[in-house]
Amino acid sequence: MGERDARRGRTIVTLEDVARAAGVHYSTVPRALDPATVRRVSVDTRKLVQAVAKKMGYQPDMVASGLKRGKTNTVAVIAGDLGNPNIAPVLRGIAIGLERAGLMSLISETQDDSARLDRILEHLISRRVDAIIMTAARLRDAPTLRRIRRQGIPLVLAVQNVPGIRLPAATNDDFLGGELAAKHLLSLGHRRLAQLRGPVDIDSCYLRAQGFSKAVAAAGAVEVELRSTAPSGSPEDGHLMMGKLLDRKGPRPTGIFAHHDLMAFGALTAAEERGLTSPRDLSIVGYHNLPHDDRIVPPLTSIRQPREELGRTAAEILVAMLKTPGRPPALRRLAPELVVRRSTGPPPDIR
Amino acid sequence: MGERDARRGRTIVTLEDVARAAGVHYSTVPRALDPATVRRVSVDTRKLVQAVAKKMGYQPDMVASGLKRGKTNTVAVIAGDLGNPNIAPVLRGIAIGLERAGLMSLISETQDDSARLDRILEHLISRRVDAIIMTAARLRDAPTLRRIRRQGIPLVLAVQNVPGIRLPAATNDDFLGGELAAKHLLSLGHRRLAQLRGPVDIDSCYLRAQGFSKAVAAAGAVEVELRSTAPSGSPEDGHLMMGKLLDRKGPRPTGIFAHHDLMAFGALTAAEERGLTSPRDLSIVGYHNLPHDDRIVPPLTSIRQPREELGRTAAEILVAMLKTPGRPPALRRLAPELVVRRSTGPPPDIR
DNA sequence: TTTGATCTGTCAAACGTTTGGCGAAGACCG
DNA sequence: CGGTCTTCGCCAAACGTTTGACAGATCAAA
Repeated sequence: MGERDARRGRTIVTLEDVARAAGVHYSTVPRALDPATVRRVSVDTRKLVQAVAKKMGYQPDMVASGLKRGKTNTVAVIAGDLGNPNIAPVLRGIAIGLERAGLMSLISETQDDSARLDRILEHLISRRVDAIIMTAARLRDAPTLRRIRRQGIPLVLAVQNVPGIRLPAATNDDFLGGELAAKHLLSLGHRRLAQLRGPVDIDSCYLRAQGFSKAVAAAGAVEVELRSTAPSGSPEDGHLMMGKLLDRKGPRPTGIFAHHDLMAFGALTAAEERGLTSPRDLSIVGYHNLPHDDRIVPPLTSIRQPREELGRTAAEILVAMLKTPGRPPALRRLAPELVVRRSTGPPPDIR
Repeated sequence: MGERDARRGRTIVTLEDVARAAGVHYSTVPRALDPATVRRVSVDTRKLVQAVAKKMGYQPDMVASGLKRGKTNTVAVIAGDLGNPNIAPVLRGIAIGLERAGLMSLISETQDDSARLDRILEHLISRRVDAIIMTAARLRDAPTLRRIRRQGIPLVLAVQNVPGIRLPAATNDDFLGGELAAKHLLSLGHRRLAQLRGPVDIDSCYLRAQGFSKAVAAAGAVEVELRSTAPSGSPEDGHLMMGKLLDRKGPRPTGIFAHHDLMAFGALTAAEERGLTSPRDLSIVGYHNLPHDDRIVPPLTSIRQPREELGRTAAEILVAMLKTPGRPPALRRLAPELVVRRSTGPPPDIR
């Protein structure tokens, strides 16, 4: 039982092995095993074949099947940086959503490197993945995304949308997120607000900024604008930007919205260095609700995205596309939530 | 140029398309493109074919190639939990190491669920991956690992070794790590030490404990033993265990070694709750050097593993196995390093 | 008993690539 | 100029699966 594959010394059981052992023609085997075509074969044969296949440990060769059927039941999931703690739950959600449809996710990491992204895509396409889910796409990736779509490969964005190019996407509602941050600070009584913006080539940050500014303006409060040069969203950025904000002349803002928790961490450090403590002297709201938010001092008020659900939603959109192609691209925005901790409070009294 | 694949509406260029366009036989094309066989074809033809292939955007179909050659140039990388911040650099190291050998890594996540692991493996084998790298294997996975090996699929462990089953592995030298922790505390003057052990079904934790205990005994110091019930390595575990340790009668230990930074975090909280502060009243050493170690109060002394190098090493072992099969399994232990921060210092004076 | 319908199982042709072997053509040598 | 050797393109047979077409058998109805 089982042929010895000379090339790699691996034990492989083929259709023919099973057929021979069961005493049927080899084309009967797949029909007996696939529930969709099982009606073509009599109950007796089916049971026999199934038993023999199981006993011999037959596993259909997806490579051969993929060649014949032109699909591999595999979906490529592309992540920018697996070290980002936000990404794991999203990947998990995607995996769960895909598994329900009998698809498997094949994860790869671009390390936020466009050249690597291109290499990976080439590899994946040549491996004939059925579709691609791209998490954390940057604006600059738009040409690449367009190219994929032109090749006719179903593509869904997760977490980050890329505007201008009409692609199906599952994202967090960042505009709402910005509003939530602003309204929370405003409701505490803050009247001078500012934001530490994230990378400009990320659509989410643009939307957060919009949502925040709009809510501030609607309340008739003041937003202190901060010119910044290409932030990357790191703690160092937050430190630098907060420093600039505090060192400028004029009354300082008391309510800060950082587009990323990591920036908020850096910002807190910058404030401490100037003898200011949170939440007494200033309140700060982060974004992403990182697992460590409640372990720092003070625990950080932040905004939580439904991460696993985002992944699941992206998978669902994709599965629907595969089932009925040619529908208009779905864009689903899931609502984030404010998580209040200790880094926000009423503003200091103005003397 | 390019056939329209009816099944999926995808533009696919085959060997035959290229051959037709270049006016050569279709079997000449792969020879002209593969550097290994390029000598079989004249310079002119080669250049022509290469130019045409490039212009038409020909990408060899790895599925067909895989079927014919019996290998897919793909290595499955299995991770337990992608949310674990330790794992990302390891995966990156693996990817880099594999890429050098022209292999691609296909990452999947078991979510620390044995049933899921089995399902994933079945899928991967049926997809004919060339080899498997398993990170974070548990002792309980031994039967599964044996089964894979029996099937003749090259298998390398990374990060976690599974003793008893002789498999190639790249791990951190945990015994040395335990020693480092002990020697650091001893050199500060601590004479009563204790450890908060990690999960018992992880070999690393066993080795850490051994290394620590041996160094403590060698120095003639006292190790306070702590019975604990199946810890998982979480902050809650650390909190609980530290609580037990501090609430017991008799002189309390002043130097603590937690097998995981997360446990150390919990342990610090437990100490604070009892009015003890670190490093004044007690010193604590963690393990893993998490990115947040220097953001907590006090910044945590910890032990750093060469994570990316671990991944690269695992990939190198695997590549060597694929090149020359049938060699005895390599086991490489990389040395960890002590990172001293603020959570360790001299013990309080004994009154 | 004949006719047609239905059910089972077999056959064979793909899917796109790889690769050993064959033979034609040209190069080189005596 | 004949013989030998090399070079280079072509041929065809796989790899393991899927699947439309078909043939033989069984059965019911007339």
